[in-house]
Amino acid sequence: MSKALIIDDETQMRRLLRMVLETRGHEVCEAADGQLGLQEAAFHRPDVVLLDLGLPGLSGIEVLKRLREWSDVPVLILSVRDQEAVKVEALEAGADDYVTKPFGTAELLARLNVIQRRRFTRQSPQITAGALVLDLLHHEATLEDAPLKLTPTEFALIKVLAEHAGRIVTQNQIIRQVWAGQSSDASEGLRVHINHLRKKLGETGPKIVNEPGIGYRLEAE
Amino acid sequence: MSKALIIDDETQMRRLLRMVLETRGHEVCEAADGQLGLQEAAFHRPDVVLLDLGLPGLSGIEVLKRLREWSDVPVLILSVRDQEAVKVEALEAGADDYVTKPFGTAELLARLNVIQRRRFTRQSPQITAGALVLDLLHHEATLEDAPLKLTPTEFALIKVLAEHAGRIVTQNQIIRQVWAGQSSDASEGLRVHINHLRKKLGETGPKIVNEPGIGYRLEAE
DNA sequence: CTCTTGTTTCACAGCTTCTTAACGGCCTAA
DNA sequence: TTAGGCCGTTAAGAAGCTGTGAAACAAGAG
Repeated sequence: MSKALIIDDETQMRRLLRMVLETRGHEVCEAADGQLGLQEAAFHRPDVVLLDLGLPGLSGIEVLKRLREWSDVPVLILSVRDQEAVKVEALEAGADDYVTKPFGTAELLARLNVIQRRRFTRQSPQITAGALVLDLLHHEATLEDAPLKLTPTEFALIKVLAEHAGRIVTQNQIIRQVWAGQSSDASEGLRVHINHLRKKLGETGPKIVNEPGIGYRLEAE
Repeated sequence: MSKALIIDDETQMRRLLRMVLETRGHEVCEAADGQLGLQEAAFHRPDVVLLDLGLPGLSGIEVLKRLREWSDVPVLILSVRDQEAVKVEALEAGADDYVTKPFGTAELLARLNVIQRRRFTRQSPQITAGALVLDLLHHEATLEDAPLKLTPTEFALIKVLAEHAGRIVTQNQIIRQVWAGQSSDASEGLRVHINHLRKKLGETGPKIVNEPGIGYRLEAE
């Protein structure tokens, strides 16, 4: 469940927002001024922040800037009226979007969807096979969220298998992709690397099953 | 007004993109292949580039690489589905983000916003990794609040590592960011600078760990 | 010019990873 | 049963990569 943080000094507005957000399935926490808001953000690590610009004490802009020093959490600005200058300032300071009070709940939800999805989809390319996740950009593998250390060859190998998870991959296909451009006869070494991989994947990971005479298949649940 | 450059061989796609971008207030120029795209980029100096990966002639990757030799303009990749490997290659070559065809205009605009704003506002003035603090504004580093003297190359290097603290950074990624635009083979010198950094970070600082055959990872507690 | 500072190159030891080879088990077909 | 193919496993040498020190090289300041 995702957490939302509301930073607004009006009790009524906080109540309204809380209602809307809880209906949407968010866990909600509130703060009545900027200082408290930053503390809450640091403590609760929300997945989205709704920030009123017209705060007593620390201004909304100031809160946003300080927040952005250490966090990339999506921030939706709530501004009172069409104050173009302030809105621009907020967007430049790293806000993700804004709504102008008064607003409809439909609009609010729509914008929340957009900014949250944006963050969500900005992940690096990944391949998933059961409990195993391959991060292709960072060359990292995790098994049940625990880092798994793979050598370059092993990574390339499991990548080919995971790309076609559930289907047979021919030995030739594997060799072509893992040992691309190399002339050595790798069909011998393939067995060894498969063996290493199976050991590292252990019981919890997806199973590499052999299809005699043809190739291998990665079996995820 | 910001200028956008579209590099795509499909007329229809160019037309769609132009419409979207002009609605957003961009000045738009187009190119139907990579060679033309590079010329347009050099001539018009766009503020954002939309680059199709599947180009005739010069591949999209190739275009990106050549572009990155002299320009830091934000590049959004347009790729068709199921080209994970190519996407990774593109991101490693310096692309800022990608969208997979077919895509919604909302998503496209969202990503454009992100990558364009990131150039200006994304960088926080400080990066911290354990006891190490990098002040990007003043180009100063402190270790346990004590000033740490770093050469420019060392600073750039630790910055790249610290920005992705805890994650692997490929040797290519490092070299591209630290020795941007230089042709010399820096893969030799990288080892030396890593060595220097490790000495300066000593026992108290974050550890730079090597992932053999892949790259390095900064380990903060 | 000389000195200083920073960068790159080189060589080599030590370590990790890859390849190769060997062997035994399982299955199938004769 | 026996022979032959294919696979899993292990071990050891080969190949490649990394850490380190020193020296050459480049650039700027005094």
